[in-house]
Amino acid sequence: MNYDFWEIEKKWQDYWATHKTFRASNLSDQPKYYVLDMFPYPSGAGLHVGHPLGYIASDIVARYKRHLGFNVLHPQGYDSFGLPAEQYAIQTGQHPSKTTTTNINRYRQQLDQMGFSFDWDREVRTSNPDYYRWTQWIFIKLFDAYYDIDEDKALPVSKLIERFEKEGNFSVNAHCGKDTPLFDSNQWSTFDADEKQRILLFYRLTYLSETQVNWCPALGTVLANDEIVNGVSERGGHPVIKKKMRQWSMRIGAYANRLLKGLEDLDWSDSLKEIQRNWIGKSVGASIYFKLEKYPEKLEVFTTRPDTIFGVTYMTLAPEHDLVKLITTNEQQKAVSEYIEQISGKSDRERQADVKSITGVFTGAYALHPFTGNLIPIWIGEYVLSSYGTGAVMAVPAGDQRDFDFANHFKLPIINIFEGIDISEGAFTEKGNVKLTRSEFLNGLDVKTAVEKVIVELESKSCGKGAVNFRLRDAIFSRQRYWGEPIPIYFKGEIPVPLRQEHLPLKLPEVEKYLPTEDGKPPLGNAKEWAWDEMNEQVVSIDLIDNKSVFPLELNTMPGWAGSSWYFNRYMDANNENEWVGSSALEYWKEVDLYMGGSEHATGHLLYSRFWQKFLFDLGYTNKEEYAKKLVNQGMILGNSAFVYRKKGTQTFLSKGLIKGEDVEPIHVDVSLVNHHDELDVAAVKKWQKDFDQAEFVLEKGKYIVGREVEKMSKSKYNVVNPDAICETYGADTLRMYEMFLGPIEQDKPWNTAGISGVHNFLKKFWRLFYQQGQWIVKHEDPDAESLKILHQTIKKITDDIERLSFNTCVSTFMICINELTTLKCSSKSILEPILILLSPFAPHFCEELWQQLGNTKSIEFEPFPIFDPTKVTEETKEYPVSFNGKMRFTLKLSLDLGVEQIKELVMQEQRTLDQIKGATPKKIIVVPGKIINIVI
RNA sequence: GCUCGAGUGGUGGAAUUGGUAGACACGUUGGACUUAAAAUCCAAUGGCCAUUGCGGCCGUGCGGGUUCAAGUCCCGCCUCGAGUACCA
Repeated sequence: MNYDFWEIEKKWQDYWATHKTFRASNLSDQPKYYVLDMFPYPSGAGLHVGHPLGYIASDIVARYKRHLGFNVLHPQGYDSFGLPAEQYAIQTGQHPSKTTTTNINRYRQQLDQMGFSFDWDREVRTSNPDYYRWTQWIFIKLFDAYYDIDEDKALPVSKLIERFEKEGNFSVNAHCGKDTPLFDSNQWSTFDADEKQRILLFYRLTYLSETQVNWCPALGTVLANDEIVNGVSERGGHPVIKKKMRQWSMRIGAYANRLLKGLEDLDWSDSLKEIQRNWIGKSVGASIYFKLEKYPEKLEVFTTRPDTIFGVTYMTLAPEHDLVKLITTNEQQKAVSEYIEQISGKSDRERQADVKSITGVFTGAYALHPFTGNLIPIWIGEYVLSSYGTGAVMAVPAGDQRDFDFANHFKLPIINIFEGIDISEGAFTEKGNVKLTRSEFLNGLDVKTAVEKVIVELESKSCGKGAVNFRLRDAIFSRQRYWGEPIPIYFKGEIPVPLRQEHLPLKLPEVEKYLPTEDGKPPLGNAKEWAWDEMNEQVVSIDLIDNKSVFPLELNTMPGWAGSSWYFNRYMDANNENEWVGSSALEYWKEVDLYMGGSEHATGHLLYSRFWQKFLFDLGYTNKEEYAKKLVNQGMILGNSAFVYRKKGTQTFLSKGLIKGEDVEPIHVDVSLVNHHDELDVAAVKKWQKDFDQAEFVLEKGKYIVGREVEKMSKSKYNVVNPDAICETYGADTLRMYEMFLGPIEQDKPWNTAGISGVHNFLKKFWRLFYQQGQWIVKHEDPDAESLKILHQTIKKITDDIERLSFNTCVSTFMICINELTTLKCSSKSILEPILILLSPFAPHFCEELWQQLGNTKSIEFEPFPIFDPTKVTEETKEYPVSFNGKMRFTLKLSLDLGVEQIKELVMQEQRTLDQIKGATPKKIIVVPGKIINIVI
């Protein structure tokens, strides 16, 4: 019986499925281990070889931990709400749920064929009402909460109301909208119910407000900041413009500080933590309130350099700043409105494209300097962003390059406040080793001292205070889409009212069309049954809306990240119908021990999910403030695209070696039409696409050689390699081991099938240790010392390498082990069995089969992992040269398995030791096997 | 621009705390078995010199430094990749 992987893999996949081998119990005395993959969005294209990379790695860890006696939770599911299914629905009229189900089935089939040890009884789908019911429940919890700055946590809104009734909101220190009115307890009691609700909306963690949003006309929806890359939409690459809309937002900004601090204790990669830190973008400085010359309003700015206050020569407002309208003088009215007109016509991309050109206009108004009382002209400038800080800056040309450029461009004055520094060529932006001048009470101080002093002064004059500012913006939560979670809210006039928990899930209604309505409402505006009957507590027809007992439901849906922000908790108790997660399940599983996934989610999913977890923690629904202790980012597997070269304007294609000096354009061809010597199958190309029908291929040395380039795997680049084909040719175990062998798990790497035969040969070679010339040859004989040594070296290396997730070196270790055992013709059962256990996380089907062939009846999965015995790898006593600080002194006969202390002892006993060494204690003894002992003194 | 990471044979990569650089695999070359092929096995494979022998010298992007010892640590460059981008 040869290594028939096809038969074997099918057999064991069936076995695992029918025996539910990988079902995890919530009631167990064993220690728990939770290994999680980022669940996939089931796209129509299916999985390519890049997707399983992380799944294979996490599966190895899951299986390894089972061998160690852990009760392992290793679940999988689908992030099944999303844009592609919806766009397919728009084109074909097919309900997105149908497309989604089809795709999920295909994904499941592909996942199964790779032999993953998932507990499928815990599968979740974010588009399943049993699941999104709890997503909606969390939304309502957020709606019912506010962030109390004094307690530094979220609290129920009922607590806030109590305080308003007692003391109004003067002393309430909470995150809220910037236009929140102030009132005392008496005023609060005079407000009617609607007014109270309007005020509470300023405080809620999920709130409705009129905000500048990123509107993508092509997708017909709003996008969050992390969904925009280089000024265009992440999906589809469509342009994005700014627009004011009334939208649901999530007050993630309230958690900025905790999200930042929480990173410190996480075992995540430094680069990923750095990305999150940058995204949160904490700046420490001061808020300064400038009085206006002619109005009672104050102009608030944020600055990281309050010490440069005496260098302020003008102010700049963002074109969208609220004060612009008020303060612009009649003379400047025309110029200002023309300027704003011109700016608002630009898309984000255009704005980004020309950051170098300096634009701006004078408002005609003046502010007063808080210390000198001098008049400071107020300008509008495009370089000031409305979305950062207060949307206004105090301009210090001497200390900021942009202010400097702006001042020069518009001939505004520049005051040099740095002693002995030449600023004729540019601003001085360094913070160290400089003293201030022309700065009254700050003269002669360095930056740090001046900052402290000026803040004290500002506070004493109540025209400023020390302040911290974050780049992180509140997250827009509304999407004008069909295929997402409905927001469980109905409207009494302007006032949003949440559904109660017992009315959830609020199921997605049926619609005829998935496009926005003709009057520009989101797709849910097409639904006929989409109104809430308050009396009968049910969804009813929109025709019944009377705004007395039947009210319209919210038409927006939730964004893609809603469902993925808490799914890791749901896996702990996936089938619970009464709670989001049962408390005993939470108590047992606690948090994710290892989370595996791509770093592309650094500023999206991985930030939002931490935010929700912290919120749920605040309200006591979970006792873990961070849900993923350790996170590993698997690298991306890139495609190795193939190109043919067409002579411009012809149907002639030149082989790669012939293109020099020719005017050619490279065209992608399907990588499956090229062999691994880069030779193109010309006949196949002609059949592949009509365009190549009449093409003429110019060969070199009788062959057409393609060009190669490493790119992201994508359908449109014809460089996608499908795992199904690999499984068919080499088997899943080979694929698993090969993907691990390609390189370090965290590294990006191009897919290249060339080396796969090495791994496949390894499995065949291992098989031959058991089976040769038509018979099984494993014997129950005592192992020889040499084989035992190899076994124990292997155990040591594999254990260490799995622990540090170095799977590529594991594969090498197995290869060395089997090569050596083959040389020794080792066929001892007591050697081969432990090796099978070591290997089984990598090649599970293969190992199960041989395990069974050795006469075992139970699955190999829960066999205890072999234990390393150092006595089995003992070196013989040999003659070793001994050197001190690199200089050879004498030779010594000893065994290297002696401890360092014992070697020390022997060395010190030596008579030949030189005077300088006598009595000295060696700092370090370096033993290089077979070569030398070096003693550092 | 700023922040972070990386640079090792023809290729992917190994070297865990500063201690035999290039493990393992691919590829290439030669050989065995075979009528032949496939499959399998063996040998060589960083560069230069010597190759009748031992061997010798150089070598981890570049230039310095610390150390008995540097791919690894320090300083200064170069190149590539990622994140971010008028962040006040």
